[in-house]
Amino acid sequence: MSELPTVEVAVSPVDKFREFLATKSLRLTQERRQVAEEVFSDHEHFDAEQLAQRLKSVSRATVYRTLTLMDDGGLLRKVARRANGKAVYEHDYGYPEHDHLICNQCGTLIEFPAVDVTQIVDEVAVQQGFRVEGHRLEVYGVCSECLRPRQRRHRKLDQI
Amino acid sequence: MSELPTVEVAVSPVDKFREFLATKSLRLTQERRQVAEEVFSDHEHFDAEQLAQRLKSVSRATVYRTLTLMDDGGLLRKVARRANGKAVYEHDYGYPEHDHLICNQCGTLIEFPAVDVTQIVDEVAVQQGFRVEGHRLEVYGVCSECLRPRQRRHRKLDQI
DNA sequence: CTTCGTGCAAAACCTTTGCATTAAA
DNA sequence: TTTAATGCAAAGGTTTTGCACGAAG
Repeated sequence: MSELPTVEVAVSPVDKFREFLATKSLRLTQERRQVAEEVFSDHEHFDAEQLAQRLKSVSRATVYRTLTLMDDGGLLRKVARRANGKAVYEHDYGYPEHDHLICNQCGTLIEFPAVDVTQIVDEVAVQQGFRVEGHRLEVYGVCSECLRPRQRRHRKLDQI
Repeated sequence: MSELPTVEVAVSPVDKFREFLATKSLRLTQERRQVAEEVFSDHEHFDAEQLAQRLKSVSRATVYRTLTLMDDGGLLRKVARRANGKAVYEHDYGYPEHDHLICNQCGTLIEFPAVDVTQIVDEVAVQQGFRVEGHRLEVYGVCSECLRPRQRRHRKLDQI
């Protein structure tokens, strides 16, 4: 899927999105642009709900539809599903492949490079005659912050 | 979590379930026993719907409630979520740790030992000061069966 | 008897969709 | 002007829950 942790970003995410839409004869509307800009305004993980709340001028339906488009276009990818069932997204453009440690206590996601995992995956796939298109590794446990005894700890309950 | 691909099963799954229930002052009812026996009658992956259909004498609500209990008790674990949103379960008792290749075309799950992955995960965790409780690695792609051109192929559409 | 469990039906929940209206190109 | 997109509200589909009844210890 990728080989080096370095990725060159030629065009902005919005431009990339426009290009993708063009290939499908779709339009970069006001709404789609707003969603794309909001999504790429930081590097945090998010779900549709959170995004919809930050984008009060775009309907929830359009937020969902646009997320799907950005996923198809390789700008985003679904990372996981929160305990409450919400799908979590993250950037997949101009960003190296990685996986996640997920804290069961505070819900924080910690990223780490996926190179070693990718290698193992490729070996297994060869043995099985399986063509790999991608993988997702989620490690569950408790983060260092929450392990620190009897001190202030995270409390992003429903947050992941 | 485990270290060797061999796991000794002292008591039957149903007994293990009873023990777990006892620790919580819960009862091994007719219905719970039926669910547990059906679940461990083979080694296939399944979802609540499939199980409920095989257990016509147990209500859907009880099936869901029992699956949750068996998950808590370490007899089952949620493996993944199908494209249609259904949660997939598999045995987690008397069965070595493994991960899955998931075919995007026919939905088949192929298992492979998790030892190498576990090692990488442990290394990363140490670096991050993260206490690992478990992991889930899902590899997406196309299985050898579906890759074989122009021959009969799987067609378990909604099946995983 | 007292507590727990089951079934039913309704509710919750996230996400998707039909349809009429509005906006791109 | 033609085709695509939005918004609203309703539908979909899985899982959860309230409640009254039944069962287990």
